[in-house]
Formats: sequence, C-alpha cells, structure tokens
Amino acid sequence: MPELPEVEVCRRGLLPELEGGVVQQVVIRAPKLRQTIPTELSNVLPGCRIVAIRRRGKYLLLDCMRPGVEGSLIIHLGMSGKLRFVPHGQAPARHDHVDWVLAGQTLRFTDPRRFGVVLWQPGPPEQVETHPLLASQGIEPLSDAFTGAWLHAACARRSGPIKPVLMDSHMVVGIGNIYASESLFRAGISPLRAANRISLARCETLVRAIRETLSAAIAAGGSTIRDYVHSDGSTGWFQIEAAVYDRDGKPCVRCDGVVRQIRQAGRSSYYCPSCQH
DNA sequence: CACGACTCCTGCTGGC
DNA sequence: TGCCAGCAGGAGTCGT
Repeated sequence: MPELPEVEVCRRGLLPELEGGVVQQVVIRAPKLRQTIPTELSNVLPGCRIVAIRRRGKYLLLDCMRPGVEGSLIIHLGMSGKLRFVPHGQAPARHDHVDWVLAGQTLRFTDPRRFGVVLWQPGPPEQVETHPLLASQGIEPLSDAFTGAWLHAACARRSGPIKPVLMDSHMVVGIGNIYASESLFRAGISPLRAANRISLARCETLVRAIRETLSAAIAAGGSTIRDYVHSDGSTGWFQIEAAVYDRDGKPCVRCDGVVRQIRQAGRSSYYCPSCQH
C-alpha cells in the first residue's frame, strides 16, 4: 500500500527516466478513477517537456511545459496504483488506465482498485498547491517544521485517539495505516491514547519515531526501485519488516507481551498493550 | 469544529 | 474443492 515512503521511492525511480522527457501522446482507457481523468490531457500534454517531478504528501506532481502551455500533472496511487515503464506498443492489460508515450518508452498507470487520481492543474508549478486536493494537505513529516512542539500544539484540540489523528492527511501527510501503527509502536505510545493527553516530551519521541520509520522504509525501498519502475511483470510494493502490523496474536518483538489487533475509525490497528501506553 | 461512519473499487482470504 | 461474504485501504464527503 503506497504511503509516503513508497510514493517517494517511486518519485526517485521515475526521476532519471522522466525528467526532461517529452510527452508525445496520452492514451486514456478508463476515464473514471476516484475522479474522472480530464480528457484535455490528450490535447494539452503532447509536446510538453516534464521539467520536474515532485511529491506532496502521497501526491506525485509532474510539472509540464511547452510554448503556450504550463501545468502540473497530479497523480495519486490510491492503494493499488502503480507507475511503470513499458516498451512502446506493449498491449495494455486489465486495469492499465493511462499511458504517457515518451520518446524512448511508455509510462503506464495501472490501478485495479481505482482509488487513484490523475488530474491536471494548469499554470506555473506553484499554482498546483492551490488545487483543492493539495491546498488542504498537512505538514510534511520529513520536513524540519515537523517537530515535537508542532505536534504537541496540533494535538491540543484533538481529544480522540492519536492513531486516526496521525492518519489525518490534513494534519500530517503520508502516514497510512501501516506506518501509523509502526511509528506508535516505535514510540511506545498506545494508539488508543487521547492525542491531547500526550506530553511534549512524548510528542518529541513520536516525531522522531515517525521520521525514523518513514526514513527506514524509504531506504529499504531505494534498493528495489528498479523492480517496480521498470516492471516487466508483477511486482508488489516493497514493505519494511513490520514490528506490529498484521501480527495479531504474535509475540512483541520488544517485550514479552503479545500484539493485539483493534479497530479504530474503521481501520485495523496493531499494538502491544504491555509496552505501549 | 471535531470526529466517526460511509463511500468508492477489486482482489484476496477464510469459513463453510 | 468451490463458492461467496467479508475485509483491506486513502481520503473526500456527509451526518452528528
């Protein structure tokens, strides 16, 4: 499931191949994802050079430019979305929704569950931040601004459990269900703890844990970039070895407790009741 | 405002 | 062995 690390690794994998490339043609096969893929892409993009590939939260932003046209492609992988390069003319399979044909190869977007998004925001690169989907995005967890003090202040008005708060992309971007559980475990904080009842010191610990968890995942993914960007077959998402996620009933890796699964805001949470408080 | 429930979609898993 | 209900998940939207 792509969370921030997977999207960042994807971005880094695309960079050397895509940056500076010129789009020759766009093929949209299934216009309906989470939102309808704008058909204007087919008219606007051909001739455009991809000048930068950025990430905001779990969104990939491809800045495109040609005389008279400037804009950014907004791509979200949802939960099953994938971008990969295929040779020109390779027959599309089921769920291959969009192709961007470049000079050397074709970039293909696949998304079985259609939770992804492919949109277009006209204007200069900074304009994309005003898009409704991006304007409401929260703080980047790997930025310097994401500190214990920031988190502590942000949690002050949240009386609900911390775990859904961490997953709220309007607060902090990029932390999905897996890394939320993993980060809380690393910090020794229960997913059930009320967000506004976490001390400043423990917020600092949590921020550190989130940073370490995400960074470790990015580092782990770095070695597998080629596998799924140059996919010649089926390659899933890399996954760091989870300490608690999906380990219900298994022994805690840190103490002699047992990992438990609970349900919060409709999502599974995993934690060790004996070392997370 | 804060927060939970619901929703989209398809593929996989587990129970019978 | 086969079928199908139920679950998985990001994030917008809606109702409380």
